[in-house]
Amino acid sequence: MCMTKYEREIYRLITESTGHMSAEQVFHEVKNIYPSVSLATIYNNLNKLSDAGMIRKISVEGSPDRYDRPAKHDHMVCRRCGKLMDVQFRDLTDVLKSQMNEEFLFYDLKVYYICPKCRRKEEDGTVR
Amino acid sequence: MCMTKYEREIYRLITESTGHMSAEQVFHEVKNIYPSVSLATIYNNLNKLSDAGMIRKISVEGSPDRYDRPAKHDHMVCRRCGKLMDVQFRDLTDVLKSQMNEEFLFYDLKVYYICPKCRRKEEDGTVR
DNA sequence: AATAATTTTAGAATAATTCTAAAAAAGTGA
DNA sequence: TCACTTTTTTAGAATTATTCTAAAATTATT
Repeated sequence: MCMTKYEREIYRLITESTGHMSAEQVFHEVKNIYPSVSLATIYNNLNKLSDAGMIRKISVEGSPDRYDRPAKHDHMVCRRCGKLMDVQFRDLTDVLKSQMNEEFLFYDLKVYYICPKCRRKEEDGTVR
Repeated sequence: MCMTKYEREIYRLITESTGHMSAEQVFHEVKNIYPSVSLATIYNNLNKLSDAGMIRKISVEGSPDRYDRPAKHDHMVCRRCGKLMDVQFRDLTDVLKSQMNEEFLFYDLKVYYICPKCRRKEEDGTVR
């Protein structure tokens, strides 16, 4: 067998969902289908998939790691709530290559902002 | 008093050193000067300084947060050992602004590569 | 000096993740 | 199919990084 049922299910969840799920969220989803699954299995498989380059691990300070489809894209991160949003900026590979002599594997671009929801809250005055 | 002795010392360490120190490393350095300092104080002050924008917190998956001078610059990250290196690519602020309608606060660009040390190890054949 | 506010401390608590060793499941070959 | 090897899963302990807590110490204010 090529992929175990857990690998398959986790891969499907990460790539078909709107993405950005934490290990804990994946755990709850998988539990709906295979109630006996353990959290260690989720971590095992998330690591295996991300080592194999089939999914992508995203870490943002202050929140648990999240997992995303592997296709190249960038992220907007809300400075307040940590919410991630996919965004596709112009590809920088060539620009970066021309500015360095070393080879590189890939790059990770995060643009920090205040998401509409948090901005509204701040404008309400109550929260800061 | 404007800054406590710990704030002052920690700020100095982060901004004058070659940077990229973890809380634990800062702790050991500060301990040399003020042997009674506790780790909680280090975290308190690192957070205070980074909330105030006086230092910058960098998080890379798989390693503890590190702290850096606040001046705008980018990072190369070794995919194997996690070592950080400062690098100054062309500023992207305008390029990014022109590609989105929202305002943003700042961006974070990390370029992943294999550092010379780790590359050498891999070429030796022994380690993979 | 008396009081109030801030900072520091030690250690407990929490959160995220990895490790461990045993059990279960899957794959292999005679 | 049976015996055996390999891989995967499991539960729970262990680890790591960080925050929280409440008391003690220090600093500032009246």
